[in-house]
Amino acid sequence: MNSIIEKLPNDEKIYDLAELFKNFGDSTRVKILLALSQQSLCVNDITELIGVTQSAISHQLRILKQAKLVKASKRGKEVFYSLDDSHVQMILNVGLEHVSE
Amino acid sequence: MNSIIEKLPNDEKIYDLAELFKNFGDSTRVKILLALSQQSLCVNDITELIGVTQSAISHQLRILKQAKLVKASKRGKEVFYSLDDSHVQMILNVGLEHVSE
DNA sequence: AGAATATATGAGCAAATGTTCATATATTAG
DNA sequence: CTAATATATGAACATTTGCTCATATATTCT
Repeated sequence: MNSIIEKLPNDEKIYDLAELFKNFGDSTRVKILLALSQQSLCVNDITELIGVTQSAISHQLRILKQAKLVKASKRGKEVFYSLDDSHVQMILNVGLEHVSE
Repeated sequence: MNSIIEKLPNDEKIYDLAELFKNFGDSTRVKILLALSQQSLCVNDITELIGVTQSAISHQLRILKQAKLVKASKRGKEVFYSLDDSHVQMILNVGLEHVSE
């Protein structure tokens, strides 16, 4: 029993881990990430692709950006978003494997 | 743009994917899963390990069981839980890699 | 059978979440 | 400078979530 505790990551890391997965725990955000895993897109493209308000997309993009899962770069009036980390793709893939059964 | 839509998983799969990750998006559940990734444990063990009510643990275990992430087996009055799927471990590992930076 | 132990479940509640609406802030075009 | 376009942000709201408390349901022991 105590040996289990010793092998567990510390509380902060566990909290971070949960926070990380929380980002993948919403359809809208997953859809955004899956789309960006194909190519970078501006907010408007994403909005049309997903079918909720542009406002909703911006809110979700902010969350994903704060989590360092996506990054933004401005070109003129448009802001292009892309995945910020190779782990994102890996996490999506492992998850997709699981649900494809 | 349309080529992106074609390559996206269908809505049901995306929904399932988000539902899957939702299970990993809570500290209590992640802690349970990390503990079970070391060895199977009965409810009481898990309760002591984690430090919330036994009731809370049971509630979370039910969620994890419904999601087929853990399975239960009864021995006497105790119920032992263990991971139900090798993907669980993989998902935890990829996540841990990400937060360990 | 009755007490003790282990687990599950339902109700109630506070906190967190995701969305829309309205509006603010760039940036470019005329 | 003004209008138009693209994105961001804040407030408000309904829904979902995770917890505790109280209690129900096994199972074992005497």
